[in-house]
Amino acid sequence: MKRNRNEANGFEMWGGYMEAKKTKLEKQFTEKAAGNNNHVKSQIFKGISIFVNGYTLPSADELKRIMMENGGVYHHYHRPNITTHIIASNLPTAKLKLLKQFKVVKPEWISDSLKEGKLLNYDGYLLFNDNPNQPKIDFPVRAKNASEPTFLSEFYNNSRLHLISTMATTFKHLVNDTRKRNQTDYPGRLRLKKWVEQNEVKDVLSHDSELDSGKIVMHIDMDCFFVSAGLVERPELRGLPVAVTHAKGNLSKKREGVDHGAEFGLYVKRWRGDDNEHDEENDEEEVREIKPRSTKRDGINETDSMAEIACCSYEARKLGIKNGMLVGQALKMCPALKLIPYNFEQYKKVALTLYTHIMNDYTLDVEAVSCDELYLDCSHILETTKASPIELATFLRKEIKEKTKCPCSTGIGSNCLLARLATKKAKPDGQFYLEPGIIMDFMRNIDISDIPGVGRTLGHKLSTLGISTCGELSALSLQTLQSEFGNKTGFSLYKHCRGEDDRKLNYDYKPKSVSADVNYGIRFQNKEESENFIKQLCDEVEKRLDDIEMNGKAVTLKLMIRNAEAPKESAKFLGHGFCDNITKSSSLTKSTSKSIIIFQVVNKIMNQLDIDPSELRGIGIQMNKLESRTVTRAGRIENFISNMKSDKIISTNVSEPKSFQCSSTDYLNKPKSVMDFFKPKEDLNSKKHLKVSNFKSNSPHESLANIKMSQVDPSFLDALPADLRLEIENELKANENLNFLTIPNENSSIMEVTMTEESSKLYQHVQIDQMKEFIEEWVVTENEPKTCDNIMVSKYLCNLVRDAKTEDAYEIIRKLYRLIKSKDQVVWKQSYFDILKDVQEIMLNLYNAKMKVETTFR
DNA sequence: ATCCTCCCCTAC
DNA sequence: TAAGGTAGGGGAGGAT
Repeated sequence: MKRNRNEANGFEMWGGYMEAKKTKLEKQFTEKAAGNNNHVKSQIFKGISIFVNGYTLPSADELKRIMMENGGVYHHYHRPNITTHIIASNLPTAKLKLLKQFKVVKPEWISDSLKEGKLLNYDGYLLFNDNPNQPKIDFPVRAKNASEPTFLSEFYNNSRLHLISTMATTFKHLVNDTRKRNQTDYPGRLRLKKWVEQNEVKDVLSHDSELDSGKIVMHIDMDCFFVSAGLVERPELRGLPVAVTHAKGNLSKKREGVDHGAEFGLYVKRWRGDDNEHDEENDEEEVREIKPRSTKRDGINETDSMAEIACCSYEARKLGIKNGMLVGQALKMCPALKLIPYNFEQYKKVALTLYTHIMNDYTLDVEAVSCDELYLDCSHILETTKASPIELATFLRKEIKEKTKCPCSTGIGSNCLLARLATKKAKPDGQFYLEPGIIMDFMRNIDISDIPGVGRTLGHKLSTLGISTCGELSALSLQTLQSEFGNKTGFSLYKHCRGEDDRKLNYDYKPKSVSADVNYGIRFQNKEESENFIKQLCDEVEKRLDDIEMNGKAVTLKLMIRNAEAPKESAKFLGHGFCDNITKSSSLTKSTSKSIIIFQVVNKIMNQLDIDPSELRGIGIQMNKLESRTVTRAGRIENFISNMKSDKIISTNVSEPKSFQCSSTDYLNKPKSVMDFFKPKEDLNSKKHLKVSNFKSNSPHESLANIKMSQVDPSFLDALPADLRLEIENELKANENLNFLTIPNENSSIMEVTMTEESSKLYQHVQIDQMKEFIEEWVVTENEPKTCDNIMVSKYLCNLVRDAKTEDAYEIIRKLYRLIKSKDQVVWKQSYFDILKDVQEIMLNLYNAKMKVETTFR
């Protein structure tokens, strides 16, 4: 998975996909990194090859670098006969047993060896060993709650919801990327065609020509996915009531401060609305009937397991077990229920098999819904194979079962809604074609809660209107529905209950927000702990933005805070309990992905809210208003210009230092992005010097700014107040690879920055070819030209002319002309003329002649 | 009218 | 013990 960079997370096997996906820029970066890594410092680890298992300190990434720089080898996978050492600081018992035969060594072995400059004996660093004089197993302290530094990664490694979320986005991206390839061969269609020809007699009736008209959508859904995938390696449990969960049995510790009854009561109270007058008895009735999420706490005592059942088999469902039910409750209902643990790797494997099979062999017209559920437009497949929808379903399901060893169900219909409802009817392990003629009858008896968008609340609201089926719902007028539920919701209810659904299959996935939320294990003692954790969340958000190469222009903070009436401890171990929720958002002046900036904003909100850290139960950080960086890249011209315009990039007299003011948010990204794109090639002399001065205050607190250390004139430290300077020096000591530095500056986001720079050198860094590429991207990706970008291009060209590189200028203008010619908007054409005007002016000045280029768009 | 913020709801 | 994430849609109500 491209979106996960370094962690050992099981997606490493997707290597081919990752490689194919790498953009040019990423390649440049990788090559650069590789180049640096070639710089071998020692041979300490010669002959050693490691595989890093789980979270370690130093990180897997860091260990990799250390190995590469010091003669060792880093394996992304454990290769039993080749990997010499497994590095881990924490292994679950099961895995530990499994790996007992191998050398499992603590990461300190590597860092200490490096420190000593020689390879130390690993005996003292074994995570466990068989020496009876030593403790058998050296268990590290496990991350208990979010105040521990390893909590986040451990949580992510165990959270099913995190997994299904990230997998869903991953597969949306996978579909996106796969669709970009030029595929003409669909071997599955050939197999199907052959099979249909051989089976011809069987299904004559379905070859109905009227069915061929219009779109045919197929919905594929794996049957109780986690269970099926889990049973691949436990075939002996097939046919039994099985549930996937963290709990190993119904054993739970009694904890102080827990009050199931009180907590449950609060949920119920909120659910039915605090201020409404109610008849007690009726309420109880109502609550039970509509089953709010909180009722799952009902009938559970303090020592019952509060773990959730992520997925249960159909046999278990027959006995009343439901997904999301608590283990304690489920075991009471069905003591024979078999509990099996999660197997995240297996889920990934099965899901990937499902997707690649369909996309390689049948069609690229796939909409990914989740790891185990997708829609496909089968019009083309049916057309080219002459198969009936049912034949396609039969054949495809057979193949999927062969490949994944898991059953799936498929529904077919003329739109997504019908296909989905058909799947529901087909389950388990079946198929159903909802033919046009039977839609009316079919819809009448469909439960309203099967309509997409109708969940707990809407379902309840409808039920109070005496409506439980689509038939009953269709009796309501559009107007009634809209006034009752709002315009859009009303309209879609109106359409959906009639089996109508205009939604097109969505193949293009464009993320609109990126977030990282944790509402489990949040227990802080003080502000330092909460801030540390928030920083980690910001890092996580930055990582996710980087992975999709986007920046966000707005930050939203979501908090869960223990409700004043809620028991001190939640019924669920380390759960959030009954909480009040708060969201606050803040817009940025400039889009960013930088953790440190996000933190800045979040921290400001946190300070305003002034919440006791010990009352926090959940934290989420979300980036909105996303912008793709390929678009931002044109914006980088803007940065380039706005940084330089006071310097007159082109003019010969540029060495004189200039001062300018900007708000810290404006400023933050600029040196980075400019330098990134206009990377000086091996040119250390033209280092950009930034000098920070005129701080308004000595006591650093709120506002922060970033300075890229490698570009900072060391003497700038002298200009800082003593305490600030100390802080910076400490931070430098703590991390020698520091690229960014936070410079707090209280009560003003304004700081003065003095820049000394020979701009002509900067200009030299932009190679002609790079500029061409750049311009192409600008014109292709931007909707309309920004003035500043116009100026940038124009100045660049003028500069070329001044440097007597008229040939190059000519070429670029030609290219620009061709690009703009294919654009419809007049503004682009205007842009061309503006740029041309500047160039011709210089031409006239210097050569007393105009350049011969196109001056009209025909 | 239209947009923005703060929710809530839903789905997997 | 337990791992209650994440993205998108949309409504209410206020600002423009």
